[in-house]
Amino acid sequence: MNDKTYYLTTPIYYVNDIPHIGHAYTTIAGDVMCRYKRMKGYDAFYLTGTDEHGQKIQQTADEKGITPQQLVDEVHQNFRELWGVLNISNDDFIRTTEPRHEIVVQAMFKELMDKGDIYKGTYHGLYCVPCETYVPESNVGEGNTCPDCKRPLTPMQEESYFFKASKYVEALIEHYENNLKGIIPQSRYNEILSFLRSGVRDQSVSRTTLSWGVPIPGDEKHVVYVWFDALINYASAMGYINDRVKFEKYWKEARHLVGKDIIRFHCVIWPLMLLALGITPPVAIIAHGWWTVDGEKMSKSKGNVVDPFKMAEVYGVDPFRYFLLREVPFGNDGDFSERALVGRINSDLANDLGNLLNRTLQMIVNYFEGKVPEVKSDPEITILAVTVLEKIEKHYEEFAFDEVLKTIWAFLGRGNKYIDETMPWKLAKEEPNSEGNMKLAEVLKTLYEILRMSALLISPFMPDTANRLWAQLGLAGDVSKLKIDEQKWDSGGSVAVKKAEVLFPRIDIAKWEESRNIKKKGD
RNA sequence: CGCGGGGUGGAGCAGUUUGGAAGCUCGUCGGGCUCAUAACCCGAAGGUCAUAGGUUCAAAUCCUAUCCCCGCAACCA
Repeated sequence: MNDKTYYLTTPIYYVNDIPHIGHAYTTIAGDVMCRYKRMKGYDAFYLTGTDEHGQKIQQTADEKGITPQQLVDEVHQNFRELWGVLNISNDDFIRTTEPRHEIVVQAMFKELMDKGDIYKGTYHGLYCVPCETYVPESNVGEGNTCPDCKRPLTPMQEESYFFKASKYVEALIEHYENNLKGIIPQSRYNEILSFLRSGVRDQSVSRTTLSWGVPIPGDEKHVVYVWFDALINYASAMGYINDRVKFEKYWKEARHLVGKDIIRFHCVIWPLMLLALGITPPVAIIAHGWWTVDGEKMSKSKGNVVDPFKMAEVYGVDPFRYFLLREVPFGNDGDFSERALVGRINSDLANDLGNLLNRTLQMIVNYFEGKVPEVKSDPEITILAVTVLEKIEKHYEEFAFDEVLKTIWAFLGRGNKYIDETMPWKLAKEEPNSEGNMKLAEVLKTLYEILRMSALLISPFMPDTANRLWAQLGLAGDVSKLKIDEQKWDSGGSVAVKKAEVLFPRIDIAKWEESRNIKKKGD
């Protein structure tokens, strides 16, 4: 049995939107982490899904003249398809409209009502009638107007259920004080703690203005507020009600990956709900940054929303996955541009990695008739390999994906430099069985091992590329199924390789620019 | 006085906590090499570290003031 468990979630995505680069980013990041954990011997469970209730869904369905259920049944497929295309290894996909989810929402709601932690009250607020939404105080425009449509706001009140968030704030502060890595990165931790110390209001958790939601047990004119509903997916998907064994197994290792915009829900509201229910809050909430596109904020009106389907199609799934995690430190905002993506493909993937494979295999073919020499590698590089593995593990713990990749690429860089230092083509001209000739075998074995280890290390980021690399190294099987720690350095018997096939073709920048200009004119 | 991030060679960034020879990646230029996808390796040029003042033997780093950019302010990865 495996006692090393790991549980990671993405946010569940609101289906009333087409998938864009942001959704892809979060989901790829989580996928990489879980793939790595599995290769480190963990039983890692990766969850994603869709958030399907709420007013916007109801509106959109009304506009289209279909039921909300018909709408979400259709549009949630966009996300399922994307995760297929992007090679996401999620273990489950939860939808908030599924019965297995709704029963947990209702059970939790009822439990909190019975405890008195949810009570009935009145919600007061400024309402914009045309926009059909309450406007938060801090957002009200001049002269009590709506910040969006600029029309006057109407004071309104309605019956609502409230969650006694305030009651558990002290307990949550204490929880975070005892869990300094409970929110990553540190800056977000500080932000949330200062927010908590300033106090949290009781939260309105029901609505009577719409019907598309989970009905409140015993008071069915109310439906559960969409956030309260959505957050519960992390527990409902793990069988909180109907599979306690599974829930107990994974929940103690729960971690949530989120965008910086939704940290309050995940770092404050959700843990408060859990504390009220007597459940331990997640081990960590990890917040990442936002993407801009060519330096501008991504928005539908600007028409610069990046379509991940298209990026994967044009540039390949693996380069796209690589780029997103390499380009920007996790937690920071980053800028997406196709130019930068092309730059990474050429310099990192084609030159550093692809070309190292080419040079190495060609020399093994030339000097050893394609048979990988069965000797020990250069001790200096062997030692380096150990430190590389250690560094990578540390970076993963901090979700520093860019550092993981930098570490792997520094290792590849060492390989390229090693060739120039040792000059195998000169060694090859020396007498058979001379010292230089012996060294040649060691050099090529060393390069081969660098590539073999790199295949393992890049597999979480580029599963398909890792397999192609592996196959070219004359090895069989799916790299992602292997355990990093079982693949010993210098292990392996006689292996035969052939002349390399190009792993990543270089993109000719001049031609690339030309084709873009043509495309622009055509638009 | 709402909160926060940031302004460092052509581009993108690190370094600022704990002052002490200005660093990385890409690009440019020169050289080397020839195993390789004109790739790889070495070297060079290029910065008054936003501005002004201050503290100090010494400031990108500390203090004060100013200018500029970008977010957030409980819908949104």
